[in-house]
Amino acid sequence: MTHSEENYIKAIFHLANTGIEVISTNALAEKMETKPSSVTDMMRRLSKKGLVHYKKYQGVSLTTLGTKTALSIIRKHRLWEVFLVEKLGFTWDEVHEIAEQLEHIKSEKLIDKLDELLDFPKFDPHGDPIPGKNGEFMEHDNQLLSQLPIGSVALCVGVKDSSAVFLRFLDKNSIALGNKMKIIEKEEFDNSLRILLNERELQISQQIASNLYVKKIEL
Amino acid sequence: MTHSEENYIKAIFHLANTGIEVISTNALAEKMETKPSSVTDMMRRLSKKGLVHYKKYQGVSLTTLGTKTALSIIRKHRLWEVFLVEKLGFTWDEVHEIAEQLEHIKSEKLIDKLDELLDFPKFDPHGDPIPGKNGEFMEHDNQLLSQLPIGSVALCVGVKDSSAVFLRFLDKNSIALGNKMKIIEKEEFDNSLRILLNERELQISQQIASNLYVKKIEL
DNA sequence: TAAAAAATTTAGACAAATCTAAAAATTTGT
DNA sequence: ACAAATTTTTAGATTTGTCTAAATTTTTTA
Ligand SMILES: [Mn+2]
Ligand SMILES: [Mn+2]
Ligand SMILES: [Mn+2]
Ligand SMILES: [Mn+2]
Repeated sequence: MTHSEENYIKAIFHLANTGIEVISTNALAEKMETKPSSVTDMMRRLSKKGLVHYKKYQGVSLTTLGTKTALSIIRKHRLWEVFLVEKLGFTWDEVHEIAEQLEHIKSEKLIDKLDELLDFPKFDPHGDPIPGKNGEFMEHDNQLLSQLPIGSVALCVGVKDSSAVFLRFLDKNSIALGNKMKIIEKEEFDNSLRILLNERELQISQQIASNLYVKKIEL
Repeated sequence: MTHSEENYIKAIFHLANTGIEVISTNALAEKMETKPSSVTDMMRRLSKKGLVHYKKYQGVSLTTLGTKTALSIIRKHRLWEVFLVEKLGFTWDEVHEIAEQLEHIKSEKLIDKLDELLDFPKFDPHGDPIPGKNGEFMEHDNQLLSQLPIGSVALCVGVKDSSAVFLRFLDKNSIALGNKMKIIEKEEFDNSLRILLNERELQISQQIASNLYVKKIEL
């Protein structure tokens, strides 16, 4: 498999996990930042290799083999991200781009040894679950901060948007994974939240709240 | 730069360091396991990018920029090899192929952090020197075991051939870098050597002796 | 339900990296 | 010195991955 093919497979997997079952040529083109005609070409290639189901004008979806492949690439991506943060001291907003390259390194043994070195982590630095060696994938059933009712207490467990801009915004406001937060008030006008975090009150926009995954703590 | 361009640059560097100044199209084709016509094409591309001096029928050599580029790739290759052995527990015969992939990862910061994690090693697992961050390259002036006179005592410091077959042969015979060896006898018939290594006498063929770098110990 | 709009595919082109076969230049040997 | 051998380049083709522009199919809408 080429890097390009792997990137398409990964993109299809991610789109499929946003709810959509059948992915349109245009949606995939947008995700891949390329042209629909290029997508059509690539879908034919991937289809011939048995990685996707594709019939023209009907959209595309991953085959069992395609899903297995996607999970293996995502596993590598996320393990490398953990390595970069835990062993090399990178910050969580720096690792994605480098992992985009490292995820294409081909060596089963390498990734197993890396997993071991990192002590078999279950989540990457952004709170995303790391697929297992045999393709086990734990979809996290987390809620978004924006979905919690007033008075809730919750642990921050992940980010939905893991762009560097958003991550640096969180750093600036001392919001990190593992933090406990309590929702004090919801502003009707703009759906912003007033939360208590680290003994400190914080005003958070709807935009932010709907990009933070939390796990509710029952009191 | 593409992976392919980087691999050509590295190959030219390695050929240049076997003594030859001007590298022929055929020599490079053989090293790259490709056809001379492909080499001609690539030399034109690299020449246009200012990485090599190339005039047709005149052979090729690296420019200053080309040399700098080669050293940077070799630095990455060798640091990754150290990582694989020291941190992931790979054996020295397994690391070259994986490093061939990892050497193409683009991130200055990554390689600096890796260097730090490894405690700034000066040699890779095969005894080859690791170029510095600013292109400092220490050519090792080691002798080959086959060149030493009888009675010499020397430290084994590197391998000339670092193919997996040769490395596994050394493992099988418990010959490792850092070992002290004394030359007891030289067989006139086939130039094989009888050496003392780890309290053990060992018969070594000329083939083997001429692929082991040693550093003489003055008594 | 037919025209308009949107989505998708096809056709044709291009750059990178490779190949084979043929032509041209250089080197070697007598 | 010149023919033969060798090396190197050129010409033309192929694959991958991309693009633009045009054609086709599907969906929407009036
Ligand atoms: Mn990532
Ligand atoms: Mn990628
Ligand atoms: Mn190597
Ligand atoms: Mn390489």
